Amino acid sequence: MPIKLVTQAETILKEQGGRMTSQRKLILEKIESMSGHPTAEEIYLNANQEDPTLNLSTVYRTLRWLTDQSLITPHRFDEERRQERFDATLTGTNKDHYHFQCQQCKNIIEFSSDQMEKIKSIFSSQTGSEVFSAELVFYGVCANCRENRS
Amino acid sequence: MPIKLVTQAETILKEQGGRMTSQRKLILEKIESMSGHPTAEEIYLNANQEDPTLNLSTVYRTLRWLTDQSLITPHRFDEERRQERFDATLTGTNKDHYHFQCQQCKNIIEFSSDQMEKIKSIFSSQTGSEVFSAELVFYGVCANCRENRS
DNA sequence: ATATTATTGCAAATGAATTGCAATATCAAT
DNA sequence: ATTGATATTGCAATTCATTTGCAATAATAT
Ligand SMILES: [Mn+2]
Ligand SMILES: [Mn+2]
Ligand SMILES: [Zn+2]
Ligand SMILES: [Zn+2]
Repeated sequence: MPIKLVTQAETILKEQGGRMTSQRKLILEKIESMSGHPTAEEIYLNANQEDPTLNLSTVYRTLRWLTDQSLITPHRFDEERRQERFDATLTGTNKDHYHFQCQQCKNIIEFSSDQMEKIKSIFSSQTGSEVFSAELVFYGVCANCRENRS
Repeated sequence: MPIKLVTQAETILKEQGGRMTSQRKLILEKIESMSGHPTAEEIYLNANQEDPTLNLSTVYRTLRWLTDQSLITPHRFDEERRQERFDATLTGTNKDHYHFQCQQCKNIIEFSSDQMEKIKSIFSSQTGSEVFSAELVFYGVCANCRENRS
């Protein structure tokens, strides 16, 4: 059971002299409960049902703050490369994972890989750079779409 | 010596009943000659010096077309994740490569990796999906910036 | 309770990329 | 070479996601 987002946020807010508001709490809960990789709009639509006065820019501001605090990770997947999608699951087992997107059904599959460490260390020793994070996205056709296709 | 972009483009255009224009030719030459991963704006600025009547939207249209034809690849790197940057080097030796971006100087280092194939095949056999392309970006600090830092 | 000020809602702004349209240029057919 | 059909351009306007300025509001320390 990973630490809840609200708790992590509260800790950071205290350090920064920030304030926990009802809007933030709501948004954080939604991010945690929503599966997949929702967009700002999707989070807004969902949270707005509970608090109809909640504004879209508050959602954007909160997402930006969470990103800056490394509590969530933004992604841009292929076709919808205009909108950012957010990864809420950055604690515990779901840390450090990569993505596959099916070009047909747009579904995303998450996976992890031990080999990644090796690629990193080879690159590091070859160039003398230090690698902090890695983003890997595969594009292709998922098992489902391979079957149901002409 | 890889096949020139203009040549590849002409072949495809012929198939499609498209036309090779002076603007396209100019843009293609620029993409090929420019190092790094230029933005649409940068390509425009460069090409516009040679043909002052060239319009930015023509550059955008050409880049979109080239992307659709898989003659170039769009990337979005970290901080400037708003603008697309384009990889002209998709033929010959520069095919299938990955990127590292230094978070300090924003420089990009290209690299390739044999391990990647393994990650792909493991993922494929585990999920039954077929992987067509892979995008990997490392973020960190380059050798230069590691030295010159406090 | 009160004062301080971080945060919100709202509306307007931004900025990259796309699009409609009339004018123009390409290219195949003559 | 001339012609005609139409693909492509320049231009201006538009879209769409995201950001921002500001006055009103609400959270926290005292
Ligand atoms: Mn994920
Ligand atoms: Mn590259
Ligand atoms: Zn699929
Ligand atoms: Zn650097």
